[in-house]
Amino acid sequence: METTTELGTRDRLLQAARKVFAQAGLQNATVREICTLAGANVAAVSYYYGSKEKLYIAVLEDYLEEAERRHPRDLGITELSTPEERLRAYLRAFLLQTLGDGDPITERLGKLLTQEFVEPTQYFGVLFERHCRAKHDLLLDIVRKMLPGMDELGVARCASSIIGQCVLFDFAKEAMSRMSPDLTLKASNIDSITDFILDFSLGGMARLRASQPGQGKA
Amino acid sequence: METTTELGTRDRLLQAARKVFAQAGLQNATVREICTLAGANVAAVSYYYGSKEKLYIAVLEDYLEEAERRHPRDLGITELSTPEERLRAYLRAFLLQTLGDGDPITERLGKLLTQEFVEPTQYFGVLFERHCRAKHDLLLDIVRKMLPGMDELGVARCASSIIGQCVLFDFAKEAMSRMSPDLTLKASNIDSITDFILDFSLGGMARLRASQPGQGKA
DNA sequence: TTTTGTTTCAATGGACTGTTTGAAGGAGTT
DNA sequence: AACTCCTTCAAACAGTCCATTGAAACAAAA
Repeated sequence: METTTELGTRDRLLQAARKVFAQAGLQNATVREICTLAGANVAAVSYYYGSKEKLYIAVLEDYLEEAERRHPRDLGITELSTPEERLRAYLRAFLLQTLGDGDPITERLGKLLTQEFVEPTQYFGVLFERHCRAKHDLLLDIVRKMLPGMDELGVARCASSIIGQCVLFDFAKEAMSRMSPDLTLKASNIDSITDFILDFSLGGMARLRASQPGQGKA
Repeated sequence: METTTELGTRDRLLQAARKVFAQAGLQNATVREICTLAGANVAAVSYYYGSKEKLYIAVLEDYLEEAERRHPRDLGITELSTPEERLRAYLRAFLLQTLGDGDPITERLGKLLTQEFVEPTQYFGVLFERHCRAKHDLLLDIVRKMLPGMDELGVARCASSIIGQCVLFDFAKEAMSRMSPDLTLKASNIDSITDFILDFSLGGMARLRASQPGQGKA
């Protein structure tokens, strides 16, 4: 039994693991450091989570759930919203989720997820199906409505082009800050960047719609 | 003294390191495995390269030089070429360089570079200045010519949106293959994907040009 | 109080790792 | 033959890390 203020060892471990994994990554983080930070014995990780890897997965899942809770991808969207409005909400939520909303730990945790994309572990499949599939289907749905008559490959490619613009801010954060400080995503310019990607993508899709043979709005 | 067919220990190490690093990454690769594959003693890495990390950097540099040699970003471009043609050549070379041209080892080595972007080591700065800066300046130059009068931030953001579409194929290779096999970049569809990204980007830039206030072609 | 089950603990096992060492091999040169 | 330099080698060093173990502490139930 725990009160709301005092966390049990299990939860303290998760919080500590959040910080340590976020800062050091899966490989470099040590069970000892996590346990020290949590004020627990080294054996606690094995006891509560089975292994360091399973604790890592627990951290990722917790992060993904919290991210979607804090920044739902259909924020402010109703059935009356236009596809443009829905796309904008999606982009904004994606950027906030992946790049963080100011909290440095959340930000670094996004990088852990990035690692999982670049170098998938055996748990990637589960993670992907549980937390990414539905979100991406939502984007496909938005794009499909904006490109009536477009074949599915074209829709999927458009969605990829849109997502690609977003993930670059995570992928090449270091490189972008070397190019120009104005380029890097911050809480202060997130709306400006959202609007830019929206504009760029709308232009891209408009061109595809134009070059599509004989498919009107019918 | 070596003949052209028989490689010395130093070169055999580099070749072996290529394979092992490509498959396992910097952390998981072991000096022992590299040396075994190279038919050399464990001490050979220290002897020839100083350390495992320095060997890793040597592998990356070697890969970057080879990539640019095999797929120059201005292939077939003359002073008469239009910005569209130059952008297409750039995109194609970028995709071939980053994603590989069929050779599985080259492909995995691209992933090593990806790692360096996501989780930069202390050598990232050198690597970036030596192999990325000039290439990206080339892209900025192309974009600038396509958007006369556009401010530098706009140009940089366009370049980012273009690059973002490309790197996704590396970044989310696993995820994309789960979504649809047609999405993943292969030697067979590289031209199709190049054209798609080119089209999408031209559309995006056209829209930005249109929404730009009062800047004609003057 | 005794019993029972859960949680915490210090200590350690067992396995890897990158790197060093000092000797041995081998090819030229003096 | 003796010396020198470069290269290779087996062995070990020194360090790190995750996971386990068996006992102790604790709390709730009997």
